[in-house]
Amino acid sequence: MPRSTSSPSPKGSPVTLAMVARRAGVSPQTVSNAINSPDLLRPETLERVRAAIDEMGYRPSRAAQTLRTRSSKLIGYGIQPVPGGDTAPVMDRFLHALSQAADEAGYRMLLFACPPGGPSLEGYEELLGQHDVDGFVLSNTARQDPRQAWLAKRGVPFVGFGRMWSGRQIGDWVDVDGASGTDAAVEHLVALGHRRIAFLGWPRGSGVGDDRAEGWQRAMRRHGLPTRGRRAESAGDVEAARSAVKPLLDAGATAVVAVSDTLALGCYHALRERDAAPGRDVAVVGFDDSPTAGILSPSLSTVAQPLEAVGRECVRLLLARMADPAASPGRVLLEPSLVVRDSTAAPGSDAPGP
Amino acid sequence: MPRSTSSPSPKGSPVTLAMVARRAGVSPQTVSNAINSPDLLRPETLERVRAAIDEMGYRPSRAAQTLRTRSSKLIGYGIQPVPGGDTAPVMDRFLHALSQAADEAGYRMLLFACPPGGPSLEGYEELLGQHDVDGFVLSNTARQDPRQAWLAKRGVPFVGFGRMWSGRQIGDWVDVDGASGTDAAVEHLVALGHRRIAFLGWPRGSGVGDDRAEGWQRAMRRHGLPTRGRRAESAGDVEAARSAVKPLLDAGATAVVAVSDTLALGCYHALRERDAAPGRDVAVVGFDDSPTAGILSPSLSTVAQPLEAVGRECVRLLLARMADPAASPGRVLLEPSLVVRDSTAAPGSDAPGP
DNA sequence: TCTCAGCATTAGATCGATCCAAAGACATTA
DNA sequence: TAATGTCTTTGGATCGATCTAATGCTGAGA
Repeated sequence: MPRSTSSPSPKGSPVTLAMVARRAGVSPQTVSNAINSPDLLRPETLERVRAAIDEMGYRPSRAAQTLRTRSSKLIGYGIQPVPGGDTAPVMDRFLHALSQAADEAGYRMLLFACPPGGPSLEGYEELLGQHDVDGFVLSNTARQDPRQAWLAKRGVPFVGFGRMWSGRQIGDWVDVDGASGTDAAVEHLVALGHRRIAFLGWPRGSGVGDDRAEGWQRAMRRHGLPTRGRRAESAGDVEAARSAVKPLLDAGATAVVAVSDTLALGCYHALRERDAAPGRDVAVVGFDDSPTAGILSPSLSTVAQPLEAVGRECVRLLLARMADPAASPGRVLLEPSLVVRDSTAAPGSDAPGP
Repeated sequence: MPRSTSSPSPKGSPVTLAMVARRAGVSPQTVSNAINSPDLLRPETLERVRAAIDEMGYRPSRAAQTLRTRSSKLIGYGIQPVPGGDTAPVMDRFLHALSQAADEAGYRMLLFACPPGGPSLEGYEELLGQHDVDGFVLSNTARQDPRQAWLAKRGVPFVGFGRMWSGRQIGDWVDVDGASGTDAAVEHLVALGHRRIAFLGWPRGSGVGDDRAEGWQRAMRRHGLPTRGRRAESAGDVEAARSAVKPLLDAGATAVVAVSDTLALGCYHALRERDAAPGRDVAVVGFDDSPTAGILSPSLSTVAQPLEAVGRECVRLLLARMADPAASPGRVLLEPSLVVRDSTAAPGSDAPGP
């Protein structure tokens, strides 16, 4: 007879380990062993217990396990209030990836709402004390982020999505190599024949922004292309980007690499203002592959972060850290990928044209 | 002396109720009462216990409480894999709102990853059995959604974000009055002088889409405006929308109300194709207030869902249901709000112009 | 003086699983 | 035969809180 997967009683699942034990004619401890150390049981006993387990639809109570083992199999995640449209338009994808990776490892994500304003410690202490959370995933890590040091000090496992940008590195992290992304963007543009490639970035001082600028710069240098006068800075909103990019266009840039899709969109506006079209007259590359990028017209080439992989790696590093608190720090830098769309369709002005 | 908020021992918080009791010179039960039924204690005892509690930084262990009270104070939420950019570009806002509302009520959100493809039951049973989740919030409810009936059958409290669109209503829900949103959009356009107002919707059969279409239709009728030949249908992607809207424009529509921002963007493309500009030549209204809407040029007028309020109401209804499983169903329909931007800036063609 | 409310507090069992140590079964060896 | 060892299985305590029921205490009324 195939193993029955009969559903548990309609009214919740008050099936306890003891009940399974009675049914299988063994002691509770044996049932526990059947689940946690099957190799301790004689094969026939194991089979009998397993049969009882799924005939009764037994599921161990996490609360009881947590109480006894002091491990909740929960991973805390502080969800930030949605910022002004700029950073993290893709956090739900990341969250899904995290959840999935955690589920597959037998863990679950426990959410709590972070207060607005920069990253703070609020909430973390409570989750630790009340829920015995096994670890945390941090996102939107920032300069002067107090969380890593605070968690490290009390020996709580955590992984940051984002490396430390100031001071020494603390703890484990997973990050996306922004420099590599903009570097690839420049490569792509150079291959299309562009030489006057500008960079539209955030004001210096943000780790992420500086990293992405760096990639542009090194690729330019590698190709012997000048960067002077080809870089502008702008705050995170479209309007600021639009005016910030003008000098670059005036200086004859044939391509713009932007530090974010939002800023790339600012380029779109600036171009349209002077009756030029992205992709046809000036190539534009964004960063993040936000939902907007794919539906713009012309669609925006952009650097996509491998969020699913980031989620998986976060969970992997976190589990490793829990297994061995003294292990050397795990740091994973993932490669983003360039998504080529219409905004970089046309060849650069120096390219041989028909 | 002000109540001390000294931090707990740096190494986690192994402070138990019994330790607090010893320190305060009372029995464990009295400490428990101090927290859960303070009115049972003599004021001076209460004060003494409270002092001990926060001197020691005591936090009750959720695991132990869950085990004893069979209530985990957890709310389950199945997070869907990010769909093709169309539905739910705003789910992270909703999640934050949920988390915040839950936190304030002493609950937390427990995430699990839903498998791709329509809503299924996978995951719900496991959370129930293992974690004793107190209830669920469902989102992306769909026609033929099996979850409501399944949960209702086993007496599990839940709230849907989205009413039932087929069959009879089951359980509690919170929803946004889509019809009211499109109705308001039409009102706004009529006030600007528009009379040939078209609707670009999804294929009939989706509850949400039909609801939004209904609002347009009733507002048109109220103003004695014809709707024949002013309605087109399109799948959820921009390309499909672009071609679907053409006949409407050919028929002389001066304004288009779209069922989503994505479809509205399709209008943008179609207009640009014929050298017309949204807002100047043809007014366009979207739905959802996605991040894209605000950064387009011209910025897109759109109907915004009150996601924070939806989150709050979801939690409120859920708590009410837990408190009284037999209470009559709670159903809350919230009003969306029209966000007027540049795409509806110019007066309609029939308006008296300068 | 004794009983009997009424109040504040306490004792002990309990939720469901896992830890530890010890007991039983069985074959092997002195 | 008794002692030794291996391999399974079991008993009882335990995690930290809350439940029920019972206790000690006080003062009012008989």
